[in-house]
Amino acid sequence: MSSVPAFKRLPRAVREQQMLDAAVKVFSRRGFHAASMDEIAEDAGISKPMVYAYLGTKEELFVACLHREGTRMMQAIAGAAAPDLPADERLWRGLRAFFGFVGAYRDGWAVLYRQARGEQPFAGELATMRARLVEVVAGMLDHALRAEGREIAAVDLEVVAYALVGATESLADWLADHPDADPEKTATRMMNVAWLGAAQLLHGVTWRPPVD
Amino acid sequence: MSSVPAFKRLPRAVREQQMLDAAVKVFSRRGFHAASMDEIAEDAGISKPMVYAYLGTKEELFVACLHREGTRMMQAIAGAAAPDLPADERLWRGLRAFFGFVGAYRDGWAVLYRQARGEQPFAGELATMRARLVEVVAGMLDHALRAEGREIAAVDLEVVAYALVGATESLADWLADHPDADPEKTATRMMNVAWLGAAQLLHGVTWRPPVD
DNA sequence: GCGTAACCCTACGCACGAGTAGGTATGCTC
DNA sequence: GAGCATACCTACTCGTGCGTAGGGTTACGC
Repeated sequence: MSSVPAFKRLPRAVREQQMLDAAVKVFSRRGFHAASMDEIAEDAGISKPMVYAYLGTKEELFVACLHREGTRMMQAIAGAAAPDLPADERLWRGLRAFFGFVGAYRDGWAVLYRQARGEQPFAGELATMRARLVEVVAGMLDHALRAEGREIAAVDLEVVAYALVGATESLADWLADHPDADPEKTATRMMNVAWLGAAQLLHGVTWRPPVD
Repeated sequence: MSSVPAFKRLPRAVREQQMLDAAVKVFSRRGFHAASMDEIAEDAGISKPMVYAYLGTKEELFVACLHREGTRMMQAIAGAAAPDLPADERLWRGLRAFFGFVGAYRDGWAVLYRQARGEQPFAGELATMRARLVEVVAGMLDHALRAEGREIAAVDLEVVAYALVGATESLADWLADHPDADPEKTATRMMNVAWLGAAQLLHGVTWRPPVD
């Protein structure tokens, strides 16, 4: 008897994406540990063994989520980073791309990211990604410095870049918690504090985005 | 028969502190979920039911840790915050106190903090503490602004403060991961980026700690 | 049209760890 | 030195949720 099958048979590539979508959703809502594979499977409209067959264990699944979303983000930023622009312009474009991305995926990326910071198995994975970002920012600063014939110690450079990235992550968190906030405006504010610093702000100096 | 008892009987207050010490240690090494009450009990040199009797469930225990360490930190900072100093001086003293504290308690505070960010039950508790910090920083900025007859929107103020706090937290993480790094120097670097901003740094302007 | 590979399911085993029941010893008070 | 509260233990229960065994069905090549 061939009645209409309750669920369609779909090719692996499609199902994998559905599973990842569900996983991101559940992981970010519940947190890694509280999330259950059963719920993820159910949310993806599939049974649990399929998840194991395609994406492996819970840990591997989480890493897969992190990877997909992380890659998406990196690409979004890379598209905006033209290496031959002046430093402030590059910083601005990078920030705008970043906050745009976070704003679009609000409870996807930011929350996933937040999860990963604590859990040991993923802290490393995360650290790698952050390190790449820090490197990019540090490289940008170094480039701008050399252009002025100046130079500072590598550690100092790294720490400054780290602080910048940290502040940005923090505002991404803030953005995720404020659904009505405007990503572009947030990027501008970030630019103000990062580029100008508190002292300038106190003296009424503000940074304004260039009109393209 | 009264042979020497294997373990001494100690008053509650003492045992509670021992338990909290052990809990902080285990929680920060393993993470909230991976940590087991058995291990905490063993590390405290006591049996599990005692932990339940004194500090309650696992969640309550974690909150207690957060609370104790958080209070310690707040006090460390409060001791340095003289409200009648100029803004940069206050910021500097606050930062120095903060990084000094994190440096001293490295794998205590920073890691505990990192844990709490992800897990739902504690994110709230944490958010409250961060909110208090943000409020202080925002208040400081507002105060300095008004002194110059200037004023900006509350949201802008909040976001700037948030970014500052975020950058600071981030460097605290960095400090926790670099055992050889100097807290005082880290505070100086933080001051440079927060107070002066990237633009100034690129132009060779640097901030130096006042000699007391 | 028939084999075979890919897709998909309903169950279950099993370990791990939170929290507890019920009991023993020790010091403190009067 | 009897009574009582407090400190402390061993040894369980029991839920939860990861991961899997084993089997069914649809499409696709040949």
